[in-house]
Amino acid sequence: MRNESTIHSQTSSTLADRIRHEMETFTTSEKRAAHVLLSHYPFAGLETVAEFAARAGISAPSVLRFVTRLGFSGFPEFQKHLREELEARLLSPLAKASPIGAGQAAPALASFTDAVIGNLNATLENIAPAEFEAVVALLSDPRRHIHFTGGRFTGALARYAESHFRIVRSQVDYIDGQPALWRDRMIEIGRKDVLVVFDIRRYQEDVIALSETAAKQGATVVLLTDPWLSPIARVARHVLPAHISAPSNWDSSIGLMLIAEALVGAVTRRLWDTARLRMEAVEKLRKDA
Amino acid sequence: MRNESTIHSQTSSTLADRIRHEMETFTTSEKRAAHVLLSHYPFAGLETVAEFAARAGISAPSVLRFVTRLGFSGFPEFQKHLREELEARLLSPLAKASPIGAGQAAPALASFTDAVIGNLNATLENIAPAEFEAVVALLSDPRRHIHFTGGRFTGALARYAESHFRIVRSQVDYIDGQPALWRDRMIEIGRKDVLVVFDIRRYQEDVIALSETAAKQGATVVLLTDPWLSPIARVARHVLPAHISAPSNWDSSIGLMLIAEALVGAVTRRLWDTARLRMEAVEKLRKDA
DNA sequence: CGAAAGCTGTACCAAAAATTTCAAAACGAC
DNA sequence: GTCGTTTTGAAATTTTTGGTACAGCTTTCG
Repeated sequence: MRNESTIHSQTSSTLADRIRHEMETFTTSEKRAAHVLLSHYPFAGLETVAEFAARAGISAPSVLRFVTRLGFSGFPEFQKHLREELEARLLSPLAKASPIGAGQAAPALASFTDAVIGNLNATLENIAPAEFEAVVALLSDPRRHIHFTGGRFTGALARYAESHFRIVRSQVDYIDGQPALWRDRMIEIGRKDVLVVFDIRRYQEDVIALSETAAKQGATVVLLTDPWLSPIARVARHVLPAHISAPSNWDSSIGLMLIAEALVGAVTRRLWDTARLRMEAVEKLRKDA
Repeated sequence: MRNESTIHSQTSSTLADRIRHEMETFTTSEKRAAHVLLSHYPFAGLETVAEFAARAGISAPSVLRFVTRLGFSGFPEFQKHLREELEARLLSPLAKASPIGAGQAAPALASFTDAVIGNLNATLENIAPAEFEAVVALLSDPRRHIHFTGGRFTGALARYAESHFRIVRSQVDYIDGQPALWRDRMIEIGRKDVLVVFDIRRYQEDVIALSETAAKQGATVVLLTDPWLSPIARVARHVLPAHISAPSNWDSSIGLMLIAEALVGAVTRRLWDTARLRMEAVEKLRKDA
């Protein structure tokens, strides 16, 4: 019996490295498996045991013994590891590709900016143009009444959006997330209303309740959330997810802000004839005051 | 019955593109599946049907219908396609370089995102690391009392920042920009206070007045503004300018948001010992409620 | 040369996965 | 509101997959 104590320590090294390192200790068919895996790393390992075995010209049990010897409890666990490794590798180039010359003096803001830019790109990637345009059309419909709301942190974003839309068009307001404050207002929300709700993890109970109630009343719900989707997605007509990860103890809402501002811009353009007049009127009021 | 003739033509486009393009024709749960897949593309699709379904919050059959609707004969074929696509992408980094370029559908959001990313890079360039760090140190001083304020639109950003800082540390509040509301509070603002003010063009008279009054009382003023600098810069100890141009009739405040979030993150880290306790306490209160 | 030890593959089994069926629920049109 | 249609998920079914036992083969070393 040979050394079985190869625990796969997550010491930052990739599985491929370990395999190369232990190559000499493998048996003949294990070497074949290792070689095939390394030459199509890691995709060969993502197929089924039988396919992997056939590709390597060995039997299925040999493949199983191979992954067991690497320290995995079974083939699925082995595949899970490969997937995670691959995902990490695919996401990291962005973070890696920023050669901040000045050594380490200013990492805080710079690394944060990098991460946010990555989020914005990912957010753009994940939003269907048609979905975005549909929301623009919805918010540009002057017959609709539009309500904004959000949670503890995202409530500020809802307010931000509302403060712009309020100028662009009429029939716009903000609903505070606290149940006591919105219960009464629900009586006047119906089919012609649109609820734009911001909600990221941890999804807030009262905001969910508000949205569900509005949906039940027939309102059209537009949800801006994170990639894991707030439960509100179940009742939402349109879902616009934004990536929110950041090198911080907090999530970043900048992706949501991007969507919000883009919506404001698009709707303003679409309603420009009337929006222009409203904006001029507001401007005039400010000067007079 | 809807259009079923969606054959997956390999016209050089990735599956993700096709999903985005057909998003509007999907049913509710198909959309959920699509969003989850796109958000963690393509790894979400490499798990089992059951895991994918759970992650998307839908049932396994819905996942099956989703992949069938995409033109695959079954889930394994779907996974095979994802693996091959991923392998191709990984082998030729250039292949993925043009996800948007072939300009067709998504001009509004895409161009907006481009502009915003340009703003963020420019903002990062123009902020001296030392200045940023100085502000972090200032906001991390537990003896200071910190007040946030802003204008019509930027007020929401001030609120956003305040809602985070309020949890990280004590002595945090938000001051409404309207003179009637802050006049009285000024009596208790002095040398130990910090005023963080958000102000971009058109610079708002009342916010300027508030800041000047606070400065006159001896408060330290931190200003987040645009590159043309609000008049408040005259009385501010620290100025952090952010680029705000966007392909829109409105300015973009995302650069300000970037700075705000970066400050939150940095201060949280610096005060972690106490911040952690406060965050846990808040979490506990939420659960109990 | 012969026996022990260790690899390897065939055949089989158990477990888990994908898929189908079908009835309930949601939706929309009238 | 009511009816017909579409959509959806629970449960049953079928298929596939990973895993195991065992026997033959090869190698090694006395």
